[in-house]
Amino acid sequence: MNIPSKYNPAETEEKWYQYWIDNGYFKSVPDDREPYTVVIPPPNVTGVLHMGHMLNNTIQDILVRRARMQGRNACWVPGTDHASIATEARVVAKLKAGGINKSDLSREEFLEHAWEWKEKHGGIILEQLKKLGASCDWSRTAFTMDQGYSDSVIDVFIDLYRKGLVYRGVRMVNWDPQAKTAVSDEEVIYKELNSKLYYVRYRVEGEDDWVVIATTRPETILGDTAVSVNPKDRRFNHLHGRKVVVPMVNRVVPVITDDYVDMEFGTGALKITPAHDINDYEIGVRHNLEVIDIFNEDGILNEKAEVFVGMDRFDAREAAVKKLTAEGFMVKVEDYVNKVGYSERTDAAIEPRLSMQWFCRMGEMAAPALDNVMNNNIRFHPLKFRNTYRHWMENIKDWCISRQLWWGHRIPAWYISGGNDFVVAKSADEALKLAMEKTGNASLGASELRQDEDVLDTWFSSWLWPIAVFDGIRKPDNPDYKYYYPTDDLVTAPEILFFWVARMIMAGYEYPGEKPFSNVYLTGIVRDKLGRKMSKSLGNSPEPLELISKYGADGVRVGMLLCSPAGGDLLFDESLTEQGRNFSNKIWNAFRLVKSCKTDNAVQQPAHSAQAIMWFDARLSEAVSQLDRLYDQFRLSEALMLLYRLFWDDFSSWYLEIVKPDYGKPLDTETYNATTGFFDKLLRLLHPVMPFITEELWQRLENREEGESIMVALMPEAGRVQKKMLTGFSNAMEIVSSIRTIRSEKNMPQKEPLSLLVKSESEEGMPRFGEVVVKLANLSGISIIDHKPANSLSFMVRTTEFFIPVEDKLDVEAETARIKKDLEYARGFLASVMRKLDNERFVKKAPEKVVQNEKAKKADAESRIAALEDRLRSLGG
RNA sequence: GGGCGAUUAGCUCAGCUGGUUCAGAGCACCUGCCUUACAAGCAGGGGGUCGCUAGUUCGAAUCUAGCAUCGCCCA
Repeated sequence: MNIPSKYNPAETEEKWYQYWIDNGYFKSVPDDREPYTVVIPPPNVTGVLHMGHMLNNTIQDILVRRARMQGRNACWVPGTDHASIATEARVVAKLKAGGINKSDLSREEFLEHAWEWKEKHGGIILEQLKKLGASCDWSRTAFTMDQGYSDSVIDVFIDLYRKGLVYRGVRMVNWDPQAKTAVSDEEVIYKELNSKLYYVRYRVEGEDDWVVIATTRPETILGDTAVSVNPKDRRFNHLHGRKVVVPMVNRVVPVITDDYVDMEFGTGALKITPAHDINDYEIGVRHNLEVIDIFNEDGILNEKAEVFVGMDRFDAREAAVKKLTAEGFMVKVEDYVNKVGYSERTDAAIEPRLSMQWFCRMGEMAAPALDNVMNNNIRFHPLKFRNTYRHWMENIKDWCISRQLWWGHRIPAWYISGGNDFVVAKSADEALKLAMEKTGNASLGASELRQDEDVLDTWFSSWLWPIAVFDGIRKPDNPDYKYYYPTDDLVTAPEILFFWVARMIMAGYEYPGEKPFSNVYLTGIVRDKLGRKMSKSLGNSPEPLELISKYGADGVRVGMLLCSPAGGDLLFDESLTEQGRNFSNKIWNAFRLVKSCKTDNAVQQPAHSAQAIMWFDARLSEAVSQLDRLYDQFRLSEALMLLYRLFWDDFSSWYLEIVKPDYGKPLDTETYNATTGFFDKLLRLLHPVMPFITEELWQRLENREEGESIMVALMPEAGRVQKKMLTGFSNAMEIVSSIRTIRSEKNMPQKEPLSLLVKSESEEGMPRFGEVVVKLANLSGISIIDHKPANSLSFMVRTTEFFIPVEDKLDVEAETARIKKDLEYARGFLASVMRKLDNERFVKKAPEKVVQNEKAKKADAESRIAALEDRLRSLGG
């Protein structure tokens, strides 16, 4: 058989992916097997694959493929979310490039463009995932704006509204006065600014006394409705309960006390403008203060400001400084560096502004969501995120669910003209009926109802993901939902622990009344090797598809996993995927060796091969049980490392080197069969991590029937762990290594056979796996002796002495030096043991087992020392 | 400012409830090899006072406290 010496992933990957699809192996329908369900964290429909997706989906695919091979009915549901803000921004930008402003379009026209865009560009990312080997059930691909899904979202909104868990309220938002819209926190860019801190004095009402406050925004003084001090601040005790007069407008406002006030900042007295600062707003709510909004939506002062009406906010600031100075209120001005938010889109300074929004009440829903994480009904991996989660859940605030956008689920509320009254309903018809009932006006016309212009936060749809992809909101009795829900594992990034994970848990307990998943595996953030987050703007992120074509999907999967401890950030470097590719190549070449062997029934199995088979069988059993434990704990990169070493070190460097026949010689059938059997098992163990190469080689290993696949083969199960066999072999390994070291140090070529002598009282001293040692160390034989031979090099494994006669070529000086070094170490070791044993309190207080152990160590060390000293004497040293 | 977490080899990380020669792995590094499976490889080797300081203990990388540095979340 002629197999190239380099593995070429490009030739195999597409072929096998298509084969898996054609055979329907990714598809899942309910049956009587135990289900294993994963829902993908839906990427933005606008998204393209980045390194974070690669990591996240590699991990999911590993879990899904492993579960499938364990005989479970594995179902991995893919899909995307509609990403309100990001998608709308894309569409707006695209339209603008074509000379169309969003404001020129009706809502319906705009949405037509948006859908068109979605059909054309959406879901690219899912196609890219196929290149990675993702074994999703593509027939279940979901989108948060699918008809059924949208209905579920609206049903949930209505249901929560009727339960009193959704309400309208006023809240401070990031307002862009240029674009005249609210923007999300993510769209605000904070810049450090050299500005001024103005110290302004307010007269205490009815006294000849003043209180000085410090502010960076003197124009907002016009909206002040209190001055606050810290209750612990004794400097202001005399002001408690008094009132002060706001400069310029002569408004009389109370002095209040609030812990929020920082005694160190400015003068320790803080002016409170509830309409124009988020913290002031919260203080205002606590103290029931009046709210005076002095700005219009474009940042121009309105009549509530009383002065500077019609002036822009920045002009008003200058005017206010002048007026305050002229009227003697300005005490001093200091230079000051602060951070100011700017709109990502217009670069206008963000104005905190109060506006009416929809909210979802969190308190009731948070309780079970917290409890079921704390009691491990839902497990976080790594566990440390439970603390973060608890902290957030215990301080949770109501969730603002409305967005001033068009792309998304439009809020199903209808306002009745001529008032603030509204109804919440599934359709316009139903809304009209409800409105008639509510108003008692039977002649109300449809034109008198106006639907809310806003859409729901994207998270308000994706929090239903594990339920709604199985249509569990609308049809809780449908067989899919009953079979697949709750799902098993969720793999996602810690950044969205609150946005998404916590809310899915809440939705789970609110709707089915059951957890949405049992395990949450939180991946790290992919950074470059300098620790910077990978981003397009930095240009430090490799293009995932290029990586795949360069190193193979398997190589990239291995590379991602190699650097990904659970929950820790991972510092990605291309050398890791290179390591992954090299591993693929190692597997490939091991396969070449096995398949290129000729077999011959007439050849008898050599003893060393029989021994190697016994050992590797034992080693495989041990490894499988170690792997099971690592996977159970979601320690995936450790599981991979175990597989890596199992294949590379144990199988290739030891096992294959033992059974490999001399060049041109055939292999006995028994060994060949055992070896291909091991290879088969190794491939199956590797398959979840490296799906493509394992399929390719598994298909080549035996003649397979059409439609057979490793991805539906069963995972090897752990057998009994044979401890004695394993330690016996590791002693043999140590003997071989020692001989190799000696050869290397003494320049003794591997081709030249050596003889090995073992000092022992009886034949019992013959090492186990002696035939293995003979083969690997190229020995002429091993014999037992009861004395120390002359002219020999020596080494020890545990307490046994080994000798290699070298006739007259012994370098006594070097040998003496080597033994002295060993001796020094052994004496040091004995000393440390003796420190314990000589300590009366140790012997008295330590557990018996520990003391016995130290005594055994002492005996070992003493016999080693004796042997070494003896040897030294015989060398005349 | 409040909370959470980290600090172990040049780099990335293991080290579970203190106790086997417990100081480990992979990569990187050094030396020698183009030995017909693989130079994307083989064999061998060097390398760490476990952030610092105190404490608990017969015994601390592991437990406690303080300090230093870094990261994340919230404000």
